This record gives sequence, structure tokens and C-alpha cells, in this order.
Amino acid sequence: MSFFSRKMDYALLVLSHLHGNPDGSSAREISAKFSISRPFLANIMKTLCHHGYLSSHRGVHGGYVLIRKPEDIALADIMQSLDEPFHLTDCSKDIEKQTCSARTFCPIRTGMSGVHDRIRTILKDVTLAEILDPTIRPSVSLQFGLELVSNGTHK
Amino acid sequence: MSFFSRKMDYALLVLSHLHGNPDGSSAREISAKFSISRPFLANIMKTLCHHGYLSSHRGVHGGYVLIRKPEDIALADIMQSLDEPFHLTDCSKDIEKQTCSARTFCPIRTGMSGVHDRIRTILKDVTLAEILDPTIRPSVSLQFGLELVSNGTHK
DNA sequence: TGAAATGGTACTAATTCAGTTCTATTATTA
DNA sequence: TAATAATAGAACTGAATTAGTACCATTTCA
Repeated sequence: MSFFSRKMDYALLVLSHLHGNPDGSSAREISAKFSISRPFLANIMKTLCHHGYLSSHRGVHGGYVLIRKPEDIALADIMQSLDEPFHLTDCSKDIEKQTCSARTFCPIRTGMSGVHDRIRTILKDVTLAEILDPTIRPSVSLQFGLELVSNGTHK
Repeated sequence: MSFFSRKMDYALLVLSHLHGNPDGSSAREISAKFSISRPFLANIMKTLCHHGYLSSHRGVHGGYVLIRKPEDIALADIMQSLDEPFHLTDCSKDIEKQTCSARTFCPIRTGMSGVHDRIRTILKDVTLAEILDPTIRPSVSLQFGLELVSNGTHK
């Protein structure tokens, strides 16, 4: 299994395509361009619309338009809209609910939590804007008393 | 679905437990301690042994012993041994094989590759040692003309 | 009025995951 | 030497999830 579901993958394609087509596009058009099942893609676009990423127009020349700014759409958001919020392990949920029977003596609890946070940080940091233009890297948050400085080699 | 499979989660428990028990332990013992299905855990321990993480001893007082150093066991290694190597999307494999039909015009190809690399970096950087003691953070590699300096606040 | 689009919901097939089962082998101990 | 407790290896199964379909309704335009 992949980390991103196909829904997630196709959603990114849709959002990217719509960003490049400000006048909008239809499920038919996009499914044809990327050779994706049309009804499946249509379902995904319905969901994206339902969650406020797209606006829709019915009818013969209908379709969808991207209405959120790429820099405001984080991977974590899309994931949550289409599938479920990111979690590292099954027991991540249990831990929040305090139902894990090993919670008092689990040897990996703290360590796993750190890994969870690091991946989650990426998913919240990376936006559609960065997917579209990977040379743009927005704020990177670091921890543990470290800070970032530019050494100028990116110019 | 979680990012880590149960096999992965249980494997980390096993490795952590065995690190704290240098004389070794059995599937029975560990499954009892963490309330995990014994045959399922046994399968996982067989796999870990097969991949060189553990040594095994049969017989009445048999069991397994951790034979690799925690700092040499990266999350990416365990994942590859138990499940399959990390990949962000289905098409990650296609891209390597150059079979993705959209590879010449895919608008998210480069961006996704960047995300893939960032997560993969975490999985290769984080070792069992860090899971056991999260205050230890080994080398963090950064890209794009940035470098790390300490600001001293961690002292 | 017919075609092409979305809206909403329910359904189904295929795959994957989690766990089981079974048999064989090895080692200890009574 | 027989019972027991462990690993070794392989095949199998049930449940859950994912991926994809199907259907019908509604809207819009030509």
C-alpha cells in the first residue's frame, strides 16, 4: 500500500490541473487527460467541492473551478477531506482516548509520538503551491534548539 | 489505515523489548506482556530473525536475542523487511519504471518526488535508538541551500 | 427536448491486512 | 525417553479497506 491513497493522488492532479485552468474544467476532461476512471474521478471532485476547494457549475458547459489559493491547501487538509487524518499507528487513536492497555509502560510511546509529529509537520507544511512549484519552500519549523540560516547557495 | 502496519508497530515493540532484555525473550512472553496475538507476533519475530535483526534459540528455554545495534536499525529498514519499501503513491513505482502514461506532462511529478524524499529522509534518519530515547536526535539532513546551526537553547 | 454536466447515494469487486492453522524441528527437563 | 516449550516454514482464512460502478435526480444549454 502507498502512503497516499489514489483518491489523494487524483485529488492533487485535479487541483493542479484546475490551477492551470482558471476557467475551470470537467471530470470528463480531466479523466481523459490523465486516463483515469471518470466516475471515480467525478466522486472525488464532488468531495473536493463539498469541502470547499472547488465551486461547481452544472449543465452542458458546467464543471469545476478552483476557489482556494494553492498556498492555503496543505496536504494534511486534502487527506483529511478525502480519507481520514494522518496517524502513524492504530494505537495513535487509542493513545488519545487513553484506551491502549500498554500506555503506562509502552517503551515506544514517546518515540513514536515524535515520529508522528515530524511527518505530520511535513503534511501541514507542504501545500499545493509547493507541489506545483517545488522550488518554493515555505517556512520549515525545527525543534530542539536549532534554527535555520541561509548559506546563500540557493541563489 | 495507519501509516505503519501492525506488523511494523509490533516489530518496534519487539525490538524495544529485546533491547531492554539482553538475555532474550520469547514470543509467548512478549505477546503476554503487550496483549498481542501470539501466533501473529511469532510470525513477525520469525521475519525479524530471518532478516538478521534477531538470533534465535529453539527448545524449551529458547527465544530471540537482539543482535543489531539500535542505532543501526532505521525505520525504513524495518518497513522494508516486514512490508515493502516506503512509497508515496502507486505511481512512484511506475515513475521508476517509466510506465506512467502521464510522466511527460504530469503537473505534480516533481513536487510529489520532493515530498517522497522528505518523508523517506525521516524514515532513514530515525533509528530504534531514537525511538527508545527520543532526546537523542541524530544528524538531520537539509536541502536547498540551508544549513543548521545551534542557537544554544537546548543546553 | 436531448445532451452534458454535477449531486447524492448505494452498491460491488478486488485487494490487502491481520490473524490462524498445521506440520516439522530443536532443545530442555523430568 | 517422553512430555513440553520453543522456533521454522508454509499455506490458509476472515475481515476490513480501497477502488471503482451504478443509478437516479437535477441543472443548464443549445
